Amino acid sequence: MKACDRAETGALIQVNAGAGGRKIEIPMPELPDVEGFRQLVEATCRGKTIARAEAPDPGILEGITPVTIARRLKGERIATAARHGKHLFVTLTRGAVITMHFGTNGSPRFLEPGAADPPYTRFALGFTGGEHLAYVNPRRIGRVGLAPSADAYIAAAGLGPDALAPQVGAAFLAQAAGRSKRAIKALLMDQAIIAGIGNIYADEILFQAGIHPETPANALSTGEIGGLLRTLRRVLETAIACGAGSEEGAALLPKGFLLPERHRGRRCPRCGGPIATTKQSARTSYFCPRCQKARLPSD
DNA sequence: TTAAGTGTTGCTCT
DNA sequence: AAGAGCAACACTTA
Repeated sequence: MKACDRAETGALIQVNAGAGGRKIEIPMPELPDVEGFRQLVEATCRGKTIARAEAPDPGILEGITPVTIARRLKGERIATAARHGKHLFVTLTRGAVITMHFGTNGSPRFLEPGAADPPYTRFALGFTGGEHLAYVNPRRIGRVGLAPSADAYIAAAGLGPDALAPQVGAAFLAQAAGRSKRAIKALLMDQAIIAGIGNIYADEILFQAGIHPETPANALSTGEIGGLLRTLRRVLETAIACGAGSEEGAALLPKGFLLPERHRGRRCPRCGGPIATTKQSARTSYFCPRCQKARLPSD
């Protein structure tokens, strides 16, 4: 059975596209989605020369003014697109990088010459051939900036290693978990420890690993840590392979994923029991109380 | 109609 | 001082 032969709706929200009322679907940008964005930008923008850069909403710019970023980018050529956690880096041939974070519902769109920028375009690059790269972000939570290099930005932001980096192994995870009594879900979502996992994929990983989201990190056994790490990699890689973050929006996830059932009143794809929710500071966790048993702190 | 809900980051508070 | 809680944001649903 192929990994993606089940058509299911991925991590999506719907918003009305301006006064026209046309509904558009936007992926929630965690690691797999941003990897999809990276592939899109790499495939469409590589080698193109920037004719102009516009920031109709200066509020999304991180430490730079619209005039300055326009001046710095004009005449630059796109080299590659790189990703670290939920951040996208558009690297330029002279070495600097455009940094992008998509907040809760941003995404990049590539447009052919003559096409209008989509609604909620907060930043746009126009290329010499007339094409555009639009940074679309309805809720305006997200940032675009300019940095000397991706590594410099990552260090300054204090981000941990990318969740799929070789460095994030069982020993790494065991060390991070062993010295913290925080809920394992909070640990997985801490970008300073591991970069790339958000509320939705944290729920998916813990569901597939059979671990309750509120389990204290230091209560996990070595075996559970190993299983959690393997599940983490498999879930993220499967989501990437299934097209998370593609322009079509929906990732076509395999059967058995919690993500499409991540709504009130849905049922567990494994045991058929009701999905439960808990809340910690306005973040909702969806889980199956039968497949993910609660546990008391052990210290 | 009003209030709550959606997720991420960064700030405040303890 | 680690960890919890909330504001910002635009829009939908109850």
